[in-house]
Amino acid sequence: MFDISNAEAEVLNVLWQQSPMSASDIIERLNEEREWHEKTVKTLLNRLVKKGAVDFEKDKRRYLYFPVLEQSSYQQHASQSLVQRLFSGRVSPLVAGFAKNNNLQKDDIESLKKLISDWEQEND
Amino acid sequence: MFDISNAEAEVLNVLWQQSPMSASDIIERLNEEREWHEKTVKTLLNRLVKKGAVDFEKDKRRYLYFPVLEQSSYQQHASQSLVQRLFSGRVSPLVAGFAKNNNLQKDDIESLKKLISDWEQEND
DNA sequence: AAACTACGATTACACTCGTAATCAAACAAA
DNA sequence: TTTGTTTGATTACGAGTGTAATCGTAGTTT
Repeated sequence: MFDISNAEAEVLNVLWQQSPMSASDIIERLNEEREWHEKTVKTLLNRLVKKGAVDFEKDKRRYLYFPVLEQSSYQQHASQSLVQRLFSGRVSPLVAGFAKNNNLQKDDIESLKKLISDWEQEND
Repeated sequence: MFDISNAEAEVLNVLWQQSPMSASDIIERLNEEREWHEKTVKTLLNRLVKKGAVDFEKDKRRYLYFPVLEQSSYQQHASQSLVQRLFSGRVSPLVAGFAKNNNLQKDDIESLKKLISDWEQEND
């Protein structure tokens, strides 16, 4: 698959929340959080299009951008490969790290419990 | 913190398993798995030293390298930041992705169950 | 119509990364 | 002692990244 850089991923994040969007809207949205020059965002959009992760349709002079790469695919791919590199593919040590550092919330726990019972329903 | 590239992380992985090690031993060990030119590994070691992630002591002509950055810190930092970027900091959606893709093993489930009960012991 | 503006396209540029090759110095061998 | 070899240091070099500036052109304003 194509590689998405961190900066590019932030742009994609906006498009995953809402699309299609014009460049200027994307820029405005991004700058609620960060501080990016208009030109910078345009470059990132261009690169994403070139990589095939984003496409657009013309609305006369403007382009309306939308994601081609699905968020879930990206999440899946990225987390898979991180867990592979860091923990030889096992996800539980990652969760253990979060637990140790007190980065688990009550509803994380609830979700995990549900995941587990679903899994056991299916696989046991 | 300093950024560790993927290639650099592979070298660190070797040192985390065993240290200190001479460059040539590291190279040999790495080449059980991958195919890296000697010069390449030397470069990576140099960069790691420059970044402060690795240090060495001299054994006459050779250097004996050892990690300064701890594996757990690195794991913690990297997984934290990935989960932040991809899932707004929540770890359970990541695990959900693994579950959906059938990337959970029975002992992952066991570990998770234990984590959860420990967490509940402490936090409830 | 001339000047200005808003957009996307193209170009820029320093820095990191992967992947080495070359350099210099210290030993080892002949 | 001259020659090779081993080892770290320095240099190389194209691709990717973060961060823009400039160019060309289609609209907009005066």
